[in-house]
Amino acid sequence: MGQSRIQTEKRKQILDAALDVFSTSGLRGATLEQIAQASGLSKPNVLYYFAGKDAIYDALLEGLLEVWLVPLEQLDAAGDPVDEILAYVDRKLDLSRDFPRESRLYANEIINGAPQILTFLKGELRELVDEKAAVIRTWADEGRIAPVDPHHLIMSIWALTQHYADFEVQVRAVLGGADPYDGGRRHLRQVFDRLVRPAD
Amino acid sequence: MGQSRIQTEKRKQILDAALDVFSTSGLRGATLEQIAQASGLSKPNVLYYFAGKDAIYDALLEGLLEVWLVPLEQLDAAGDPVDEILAYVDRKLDLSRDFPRESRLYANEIINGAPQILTFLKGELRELVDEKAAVIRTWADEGRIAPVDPHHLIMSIWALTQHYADFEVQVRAVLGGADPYDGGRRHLRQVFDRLVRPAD
DNA sequence: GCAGGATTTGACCATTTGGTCAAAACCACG
DNA sequence: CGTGGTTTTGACCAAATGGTCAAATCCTGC
Repeated sequence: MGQSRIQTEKRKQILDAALDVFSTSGLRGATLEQIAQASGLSKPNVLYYFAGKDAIYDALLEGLLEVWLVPLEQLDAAGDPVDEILAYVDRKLDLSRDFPRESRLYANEIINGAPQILTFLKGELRELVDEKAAVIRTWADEGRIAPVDPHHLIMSIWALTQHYADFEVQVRAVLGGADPYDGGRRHLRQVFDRLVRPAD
Repeated sequence: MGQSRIQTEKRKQILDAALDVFSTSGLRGATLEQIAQASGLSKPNVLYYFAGKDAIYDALLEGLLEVWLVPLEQLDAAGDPVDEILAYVDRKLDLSRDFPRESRLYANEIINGAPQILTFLKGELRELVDEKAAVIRTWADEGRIAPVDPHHLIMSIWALTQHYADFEVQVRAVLGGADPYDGGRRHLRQVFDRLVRPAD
């Protein structure tokens, strides 16, 4: 199973190029030729490293899903509720800022009906969300955060943070020159602070 | 310019079918054959009504953009600030619920870099947003709503409401059986009420 | 009912696309 | 070196795709 240095190198090269292409064109809209060109390899050479277009796409998705759940997993039931939620928002926004292509790849997949990852959504994702939603519900029941629907809260965080990556071109068009993530972070902290901080 | 009844009928038929296909596959991912089949017409017959695949796509986008700005346009500087904002959220969520395919078509276009509507984004859209942002800023300055960044507020409303349409398959996977729009509406009202209602 | 325009279709075409394959080039190692 | 496996490539292929076109069918107004 030992991969030669050149193999790991070229594989990474291809995946990076494919991420560019898939994230803006989707699975069906992307062409092998585009990927080959973007990675600086010939088409047959790309196919020497991957079984086909779908295999590249699958490899990207698989790598992505591994990272995707991490920020939510880190939500700590033992921490301070408001801090934990705001820190989760921050982590998720970091992900949007640092990996916008991955976010758009994921968005594309979901919008197109999630053909490749439906089992992930109904399995791993849902289980993790249910688990963390229970934590949040407990916080709310104990009065440590304001009452809120935990599932919709989590989805709100997804929607708002991922928006800055997925709709980046629109965000920039609307904001003019201002840095989206700068103002965005301030705004999102405000949104969720006001939403969950208990009134007392 | 008078269109025969059969022409308007078939055109609508094609556009409806194309909306299905484009909204889940994007421009490049969709095929004329799919559109033809979905509309119950033959491929050449589809091309009798539209100049080509791109023309169908453009027609859809054009019709969409006409509707897209309406909810924000209705935001009334003379109304009660909190009510106006919450009513805007409601209208936008209605749009997601009633026209999810249109929302996904738009999302697809934006994610893919908005090649067809970049001028719309930087023109009409931005102007309208700036105009309404000014209204909101005034409300905030007068203390009639809590201080908030108006541009990011408006984008938040987009992100959260459109999420229920664009990511519908994920929303349903995470929520299990519960109706997304039912709980979603309650949640979004809460989010924006707490965000903008002045403390006083 | 029928002439003439509107509509529909089957056959066809050029290009693009995912993929194959055998040969060539390359590279590590004895 | 040189040899055996690895990597790369040009030529090629079958299927899919966007689109054309002339002929056939349909529909409407007289």
